[in-house]
Amino acid sequence: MPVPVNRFAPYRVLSLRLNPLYNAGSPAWPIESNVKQRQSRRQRNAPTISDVAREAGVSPMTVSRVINGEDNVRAKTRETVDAAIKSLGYTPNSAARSLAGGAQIKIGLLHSNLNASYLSAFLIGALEQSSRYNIQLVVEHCDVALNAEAVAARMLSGGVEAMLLPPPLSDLPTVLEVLENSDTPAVLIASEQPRSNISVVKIDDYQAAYEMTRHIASLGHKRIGFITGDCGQQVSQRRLEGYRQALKDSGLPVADELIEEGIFTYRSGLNAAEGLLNLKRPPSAIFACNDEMAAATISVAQRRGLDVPRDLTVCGFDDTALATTIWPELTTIHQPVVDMSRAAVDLLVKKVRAMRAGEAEQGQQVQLDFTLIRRRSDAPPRT
Amino acid sequence: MPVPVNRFAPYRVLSLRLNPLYNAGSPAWPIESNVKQRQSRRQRNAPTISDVAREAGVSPMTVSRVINGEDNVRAKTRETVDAAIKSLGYTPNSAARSLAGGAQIKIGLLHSNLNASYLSAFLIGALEQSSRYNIQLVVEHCDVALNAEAVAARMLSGGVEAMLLPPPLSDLPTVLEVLENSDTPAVLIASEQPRSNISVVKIDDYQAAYEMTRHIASLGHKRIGFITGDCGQQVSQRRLEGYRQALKDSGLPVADELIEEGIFTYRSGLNAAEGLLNLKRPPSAIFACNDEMAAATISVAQRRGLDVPRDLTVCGFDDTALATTIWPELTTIHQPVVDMSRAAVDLLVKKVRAMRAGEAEQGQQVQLDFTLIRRRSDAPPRT
DNA sequence: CTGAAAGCGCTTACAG
DNA sequence: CTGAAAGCGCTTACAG
Repeated sequence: MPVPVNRFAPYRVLSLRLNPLYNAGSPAWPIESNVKQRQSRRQRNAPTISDVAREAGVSPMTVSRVINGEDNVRAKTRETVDAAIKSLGYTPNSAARSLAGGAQIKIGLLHSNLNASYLSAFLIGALEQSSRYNIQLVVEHCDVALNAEAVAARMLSGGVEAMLLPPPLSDLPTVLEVLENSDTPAVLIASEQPRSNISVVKIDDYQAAYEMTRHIASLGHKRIGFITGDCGQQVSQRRLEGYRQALKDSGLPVADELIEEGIFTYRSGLNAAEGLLNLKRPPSAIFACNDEMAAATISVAQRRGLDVPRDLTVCGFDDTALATTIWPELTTIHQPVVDMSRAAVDLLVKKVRAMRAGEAEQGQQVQLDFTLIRRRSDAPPRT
Repeated sequence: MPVPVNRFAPYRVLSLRLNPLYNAGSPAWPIESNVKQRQSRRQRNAPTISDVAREAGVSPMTVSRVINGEDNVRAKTRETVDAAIKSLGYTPNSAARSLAGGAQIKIGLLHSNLNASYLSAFLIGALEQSSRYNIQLVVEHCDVALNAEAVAARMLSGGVEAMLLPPPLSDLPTVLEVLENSDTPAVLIASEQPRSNISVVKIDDYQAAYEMTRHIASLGHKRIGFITGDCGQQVSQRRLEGYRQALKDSGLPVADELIEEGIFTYRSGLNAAEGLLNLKRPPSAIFACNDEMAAATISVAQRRGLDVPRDLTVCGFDDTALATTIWPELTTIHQPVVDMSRAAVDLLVKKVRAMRAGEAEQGQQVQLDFTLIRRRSDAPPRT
């Protein structure tokens, strides 16, 4: 407890502010009153490495060696120092160690166009791990089309050593190029292809879309519409493949007219759903590549007097807050976003430490489990 | 970048390790080879406060003042420094700050039942200021009914010195009691009544609801429905009063049947809207106390074949992401959530510093400006 | 309103 | 095996 000074009686204040002076070697009485004594800046009265050194009769350097477990210290000396440490209850000041040793890692988190629920979950996970590892997290926002590379570059020149990129930036070539050119370690969320310095954290999007489609088919639906995600993101492609394969494995034909293109926004979901429901033979179920587009689909259906799920089954993907906000609540794929960002920070820490230790380490791919969550928006087709 | 040195081609190494020396004033060629040049200890090539100072043509001290938001810096000087910070991509080294400045402040942010858009905006503002002031932000979630006090108490015993409470926790008496009993400084968002250690950051909810209602009335609406917020939160009461007064000032009668109770959730909005539209003489406009309930109202209207805004005007409150997600986009009151959380952190920092310096400081109330944002969901009534 | 000096507590780079 | 010096990047306490 550093300075809540005022909460204590005056003698506490004295002990806090004057003792350090005495310790620093000034006499117990004033020498010259015209020599202004600068106030001590000592903030806490925790013992320092110098206190330990004095107690043990060695130099601070030797204490430093002991606490860092270096082996070039005589056993006898080490014992004395250990005893002093123990008797004073000394703990090294980590801020000082980072500063002197250059240890603190600075990680940049750059985001753009990410929906709010996903972002807040993502931030929470990243924050948690950062404080755990004493990492400095630098969070910035950018615009995909406008200034993504510029912001990324500025972060790097500002001392960010590693980058965390949630979608859609994780698939933006211009940003990736900036990272690769500068040999900056990074973790891409929901992307593909780990490279030398670039790792990936994801779920199995193919399998998730596959299982959802199989689930819908198992309810008895024969015509299952699909709203894709932004074709610039790799997950969109993989989810589409999962959908296609599931149809095949269910003995259902793959009809192109049942596939509408979306770009992960509510608005795009509105258009796609209109297209699907305007079909001469509209689908009895629609699987949208995220919850926003599924919500839009429900809205379109309801405007047309269709009941969800009685007249139309609608399923989403992500399990963001929206899934349980709307009515009926969405059957969807749960992505463990908090865990994903925690995992991403973990990877980055390992990677940076390895680099600092001069070890090479390939980029990795971490895949977490998804869950199909069944709520109220699916039902067997109306005969 | 401390040690990855060996991973770079030689010229990279040179630029990494030698530049700092040149910057430090050594000549471009060796002077005396027998005068051994001590190697730089510079660990990263991130810009430091001195780099910024040089760029801006001021002393490091002035830069320090700017980044710490102290007010004794000339506006012009501040601008120059800000520009230098931006152009260099400077981020303060948090280890150095803690070491020099004494103890790091630990602020707790406790949230519960907050919609995702609001939360992410709130987190972003809080994070920004925290990193600016080198504060350790501890974020926790709790359940209002279940464990709010317990979680709050645990945070305090874990070393959190000050608390940030967004709604609805900012109005939860049990939590406030925990804070008051422990003399913990806190900032309540969108609440009332600052107390000795408790400050408040808010907008003028009364005035905002007043202006929105006046706006709707000015379009020609005579029967304006109102969906309240959770009656446990003070903002709900204030918004209702604003609505009532605006009706009076517009020469419109206040009819109780036009006021339906909601609790800020989409589901509650669904019910309230049903109630309003089932009225024998339904309103031609509905003003909901947040965007979620307004979105629900639009959904109900559309299901009944009403066009928004042609047949029904619907307005919201908050201007969260949802407002521009749905169609038609919502006319709503913009709350500057990011600024509010920034302001809240500012207050907390000042308060903690004051306490540490032994100064007493009363709780304050900061009121930020709202904006009425007109989009697509309002229109004159259909005669 | 601004800056020069000292110092936070440790480690690196040297020298013995 | 040990220590004296310099420095990490900031802020505090002063002085103007």
